[in-house]
Amino acid sequence: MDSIFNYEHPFVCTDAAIFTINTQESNSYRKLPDINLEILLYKRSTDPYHDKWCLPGGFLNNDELPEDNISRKIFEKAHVDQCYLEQLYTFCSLDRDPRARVLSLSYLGLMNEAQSKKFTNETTWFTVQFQNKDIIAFHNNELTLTKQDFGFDHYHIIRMALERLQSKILYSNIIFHLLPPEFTLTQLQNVYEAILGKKDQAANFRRKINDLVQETDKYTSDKGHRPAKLYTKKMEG
Amino acid sequence: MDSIFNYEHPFVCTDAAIFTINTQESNSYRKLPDINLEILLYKRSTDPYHDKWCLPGGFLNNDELPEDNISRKIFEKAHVDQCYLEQLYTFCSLDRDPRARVLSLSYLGLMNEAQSKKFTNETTWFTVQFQNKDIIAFHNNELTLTKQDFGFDHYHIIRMALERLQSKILYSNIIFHLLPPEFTLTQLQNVYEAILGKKDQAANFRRKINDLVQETDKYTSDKGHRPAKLYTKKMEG
DNA sequence: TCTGTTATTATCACATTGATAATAACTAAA
DNA sequence: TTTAGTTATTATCAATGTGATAATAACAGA
Repeated sequence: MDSIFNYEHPFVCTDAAIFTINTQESNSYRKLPDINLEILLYKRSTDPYHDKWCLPGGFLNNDELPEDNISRKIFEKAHVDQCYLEQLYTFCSLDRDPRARVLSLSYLGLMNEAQSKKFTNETTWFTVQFQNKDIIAFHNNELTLTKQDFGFDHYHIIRMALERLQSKILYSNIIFHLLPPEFTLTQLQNVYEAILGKKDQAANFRRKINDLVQETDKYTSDKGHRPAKLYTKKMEG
Repeated sequence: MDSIFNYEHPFVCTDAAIFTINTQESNSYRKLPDINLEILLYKRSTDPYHDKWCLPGGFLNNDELPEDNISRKIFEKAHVDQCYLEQLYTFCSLDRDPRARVLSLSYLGLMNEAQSKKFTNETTWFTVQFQNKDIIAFHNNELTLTKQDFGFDHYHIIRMALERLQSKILYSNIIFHLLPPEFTLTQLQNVYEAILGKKDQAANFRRKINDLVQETDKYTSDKGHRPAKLYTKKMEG
């Protein structure tokens, strides 16, 4: 047996940057809702990084897959069982955890709004966006997080996750994990704009995503304006 | 101290899919050379996977960065110190190494032809390409590798590395790591085509990569045809 | 001067995209 | 019944990018 198996070796943990969408209904009569991108965080209650905000995750067991580890963690904290996960990056710097050498297998997670509403208060959803070149997160106009409020290197993980999400919605199907099974094109565009942080023309947006969606024969039944056709994610192609 | 630090935890190794370009000069007078994409492999001399072909790499020390680990390994095997590395994916399946739970931090590596010629015979460069949907590797018309000839899950790593390389040359600058500091547009196109495995029209190719290169005032001095202008990678933008 | 070779540019038809305008469908109020 | 207000959807034009093909340029040797 190779002697490497007797040496000390790095620990491995998971960290998941899980995003969802939050629809803030407007109070005023007939006004489009605000749609924001949110990320799941919790406040550490032990050292290191006591009272800093962090991504859910945990140490990886010897017989466990990272995706299962993350699913287990977020189920413990929040009783949620439906979350799309894909690997983001493995953070390896020598000093990222003061206790020991710990590699972080980081994942990008996406869940739709119905799932995210099930979460309990062990965790908190923060609206997250780029402001100039920095990430900023806030909750209910009462709590604002900037770089120094995050524990470990989680600020960098969140930053990379958001950049990955922004670039992947331009050429992949992952945006549909943030939407209910049936949605209007305006909803889809609002989610798209919440992720990219900039507006698009409805006419051009519809052309761009036309090949990704499949129309149904159902319509919304809001009042005061033309009903919108409901769409689903297109399966083939 | 958290009790997790007393438990058994996964081992971590690196695996590097390192590519280069090989220019096969044609014997016949005045004929364009064949340019192939090659990958660095070695034949395992111990179990598990004795006599199977594998990617260079090794177990990660507690105080070592993955990039340094890989640089060390390929320097030991081949006295090469210049290689671009970027993280590819972390392979985590439970049974990928029969000896223990071992995660693989896999990297995509690129070096130019001058660097790759320095390698000694502890390792071998194999021409690598897609054939239908599978990866196939061969060396000097005498040795052909298919899926079952690779150790561990390295076939899958190579496959992902080649797919990543193919997609990234369309929107990034990484192709220049495979070229000398100064090159002709025909050379650049040949490398591009060797990676993608399909031909492009010279006129269209030049338009597409025009923003990525910077012309010099030098020319090649081959005989029997019009000299080609030498270009460098454009720095800004 | 002509031929063979590689390098480079020009051009046309077509597709894609940003910007803007026009039209459709609904409710509520006048 | 008509009109205003709201959101949904389609049409159109100009500009830009792309695939395909042809034309031109520069060199060496016969």
